[in-house]
Amino acid sequence: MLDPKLLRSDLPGVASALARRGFVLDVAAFAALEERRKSLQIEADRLRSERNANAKAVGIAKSKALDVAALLASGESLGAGLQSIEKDLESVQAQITALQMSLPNILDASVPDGRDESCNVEVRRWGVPREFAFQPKDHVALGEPLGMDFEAAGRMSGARFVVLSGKLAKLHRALAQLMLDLHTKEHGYRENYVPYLVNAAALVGTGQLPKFEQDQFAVRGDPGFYLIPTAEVPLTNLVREQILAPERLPLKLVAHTPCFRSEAGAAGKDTRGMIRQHQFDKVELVQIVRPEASYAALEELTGHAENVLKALELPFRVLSLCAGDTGASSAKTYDLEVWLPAQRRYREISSCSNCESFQARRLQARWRNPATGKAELVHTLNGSGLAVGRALVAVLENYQQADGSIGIPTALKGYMGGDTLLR
RNA sequence: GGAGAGGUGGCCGAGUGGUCGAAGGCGCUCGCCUGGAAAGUGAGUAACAUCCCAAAAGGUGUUCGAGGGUUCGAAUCCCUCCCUCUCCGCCA
Repeated sequence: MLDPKLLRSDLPGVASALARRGFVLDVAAFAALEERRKSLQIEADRLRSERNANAKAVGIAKSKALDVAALLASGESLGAGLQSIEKDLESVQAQITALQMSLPNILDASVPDGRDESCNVEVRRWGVPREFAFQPKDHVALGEPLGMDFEAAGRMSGARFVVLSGKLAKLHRALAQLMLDLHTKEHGYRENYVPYLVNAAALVGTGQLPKFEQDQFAVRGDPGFYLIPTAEVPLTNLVREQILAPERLPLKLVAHTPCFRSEAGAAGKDTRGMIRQHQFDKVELVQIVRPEASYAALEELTGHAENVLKALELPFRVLSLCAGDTGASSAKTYDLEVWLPAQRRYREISSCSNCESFQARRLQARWRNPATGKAELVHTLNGSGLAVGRALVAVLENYQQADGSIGIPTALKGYMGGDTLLR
């Protein structure tokens, strides 16, 4: 959510800032609503103030045993007038809130212009894609003989699910372990175990609702739940409605969870293999920081995600997402893309975002600023470190041998019980 | 799932229809005291919205788990829901 004060004080500025994303803000409609809200609220406040004074006068009169009939009558008529104004005010305010909740974050000035992913800017590369003396296979061809079973998953669940068995399942677990150990031991994150089912308010807080309802899996029941699309949701919601002491910042949080996504808008996209699944594991990094520290934190957090790929010795590149490709909650995002030899291209494996105060405002997540003594909004950041399923894909494809067996990255050997090769 | 007890400010906790945004305590801030500190002592210390506005100050409103109701007036009475605790049952 954007700062409502900014929306009132500089509506044209907000509109032109959002236009960078291709988002059209109806300035006239919003201004009209805001105008109406203002006059209704002033009137409601005035009536309430009168009513309160009147009610107080009743109490005083009664304590002096005076006649209160006239005061009671005027109180009643004030109440009636107030009721109708309040009804209008409520409806206007609901419209304003709905509009505010539909607005994406304002982009940082350093975000490149552009309409879609073709305009993303590569900021650096690491590693050199390996030259194969044979035709490299994709992870499906490599994985199926080793225990990657899409048919079994299809029978019990349907498309976009997978069963991993034996050494592949172990490799999957090893990847998650490596990531958690790296982030907790080397990068200073605190590990968390969190709920995978959350309420709607939690998703509103991080920005998935109300706009992206169709991307979520909802669970029936009363109250209903949503399956988390990422651990960003529970981790960031840890600071919901909290006022943090300054010495607690930055909060650096990590969790390994499954993630559930309906992939509603991705019909026909990446249908082969493990690239795009309804359920996948991810190790997620979240930082809660002082506002002035958030851009340094974004660089740091992105580096932490990169370190996983470096540890695995997987070639990757870092993109600065352009205006049109940056997620609604984010002010600036770096994507990490890992090299996939079978596709002969880089594919997204991590996305690291600075949401500034966008989520914090929805969550009412604040810290006590010692400089002002006031409770002020924190900045929140999140990044995958990394998507475990896609990391498995990358290891299979990049470490494949001519005979279809898979080498084990040095960093994973300790987690694989001494295995050096999957066959 | 059943029975009971609760949810009040940064924290603990009093408050069952009216001058209550809320006693008291803890914590914190600033002073006094002291060579300095502790102890003692005095004062201050909620958030949000909105109006005015360059800003400060100020005015008004809302908020005592959430939502609704009763009333001239609700932390307090009624209804629904959520959460916590204790006991019982079931269960990984």
